[in-house]
Amino acid sequence: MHPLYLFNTLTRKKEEFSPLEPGKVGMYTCGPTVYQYATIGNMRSYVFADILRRVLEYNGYSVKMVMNITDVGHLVSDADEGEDKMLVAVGREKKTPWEIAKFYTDAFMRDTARLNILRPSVVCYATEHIEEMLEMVVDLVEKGYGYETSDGIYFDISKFPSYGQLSGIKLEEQLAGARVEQNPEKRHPADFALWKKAPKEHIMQWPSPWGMGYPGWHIECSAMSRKYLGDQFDIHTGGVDHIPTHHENEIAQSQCVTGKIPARFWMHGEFLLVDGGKMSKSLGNTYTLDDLIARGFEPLAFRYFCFSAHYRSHLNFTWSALESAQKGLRSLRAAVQKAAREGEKPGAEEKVEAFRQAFLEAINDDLNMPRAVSVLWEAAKADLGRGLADLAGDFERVFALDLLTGPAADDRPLDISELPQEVVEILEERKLARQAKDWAKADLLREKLREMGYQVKDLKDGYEVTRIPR
RNA sequence: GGCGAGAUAGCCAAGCGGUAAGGCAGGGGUCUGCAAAACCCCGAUCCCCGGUUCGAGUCCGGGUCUCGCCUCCA
Repeated sequence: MHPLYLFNTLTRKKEEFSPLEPGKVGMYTCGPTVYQYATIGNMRSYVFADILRRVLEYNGYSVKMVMNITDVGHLVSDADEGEDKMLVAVGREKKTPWEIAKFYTDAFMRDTARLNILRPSVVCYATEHIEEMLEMVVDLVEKGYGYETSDGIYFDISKFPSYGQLSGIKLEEQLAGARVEQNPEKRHPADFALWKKAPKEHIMQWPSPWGMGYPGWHIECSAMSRKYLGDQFDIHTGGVDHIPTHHENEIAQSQCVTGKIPARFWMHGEFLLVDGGKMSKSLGNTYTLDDLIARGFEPLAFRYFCFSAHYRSHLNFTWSALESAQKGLRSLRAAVQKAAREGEKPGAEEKVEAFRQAFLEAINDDLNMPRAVSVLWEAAKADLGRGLADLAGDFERVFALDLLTGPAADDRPLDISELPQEVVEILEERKLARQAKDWAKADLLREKLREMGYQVKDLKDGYEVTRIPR
């Protein structure tokens, strides 16, 4: 057996994982804010969370995975100059915030499904948990951690001395280059809103002890993780950008209510870069899964691409890198699917077991997917016969790349009946040309077929045709 | 200004003290009328300078460069 090691942001080192309750794992994943299409950068993050969940399950744990959908919040911008994304969406699409949220939630679910990301055990919506959030806010205020200003209820950071434990940031040092504080009523610049009072025109608002309003941006995760996973659970995941503010605030709120840091392990996925630089919604250099599909790539090629770097490393997205992933995935499938048609290979069992161990060691070493993938590649070249297909089937519980069923490099030859009449005619014409040794004409016709999307392979007598991938 | 990550073959990248995984691209070969596909073979001493060690991409110190976060963002 290989124990499972996971990197914990809280302690900054790899720790051997063991759950609070034997055999069971509770994990919470910070989900999307649904006001526009998710980017492939977002998707990398959810692929990471999915891998974590699958590796836990591969290790025999029963996993309860909870993910939030932020369908409220930040409707009115905090910064005077910042634009209000949800309002922009409302204006742009002539829909209500609820319709916008529904639309992009559906889009998100579709994208994750296309990436073979398993649906979390619980998907919870912020708007359906306003009560739970208010309970926490009230509790915090009663305990003296919150205070009221003219525009909302704020968390008093000075009452929580351990603030910053996750990111290692000292508040005093943060102030120098930080954004100019806009709200003079706050006692400390880093104090954050628990609840905001809503102006009349604000679309989404709910009653509270302080009048109509809406929740702050961090309270939903504290409230919902507590509701579904309890005061303390095993793992909390998110993107690295969540470390300094969102997760610090979440810990502060939760710990002040329950006395416990909500999760024991905090895990964060690094950013996806584009052409060596930052991808961000505000820079506009983002791609969606649909953009990749429009260029002819499979969604799963992106999933495979995500495996090329460790989750705590930057991964640089370029079209040629994706191209390389697409090709690699297809030929890996070709090897696996070919093996599935073969018989048992005497003596392969031992090797198969060794590869299985190497795989387990890789994934249990803080989810080292690049290494896990290379294990399968080595297995693919080890002459295992059917054993390779069995092995791949086992690894698929984590990879989920449709290795046994997805389109492969050596796609099966097409039958005449599957081809358009025009193509058949050209094929026959070319066959005659070849018999007549009219190579120039044969080559010309082959090129013509290629342009139509078909690859001809000449056999001793006759030919086979395959569809050119993409 | 503060915090952090990283620099490994053309590209994407593993490696965590014992003489550099894997993929893509490229080159050579078998096969083919030529191709395609498949299969076989081929490539780096690891940003620079010191140090520790029998031995260092791998640890320590100092540089140089790149990137991220500190502001909604995975």
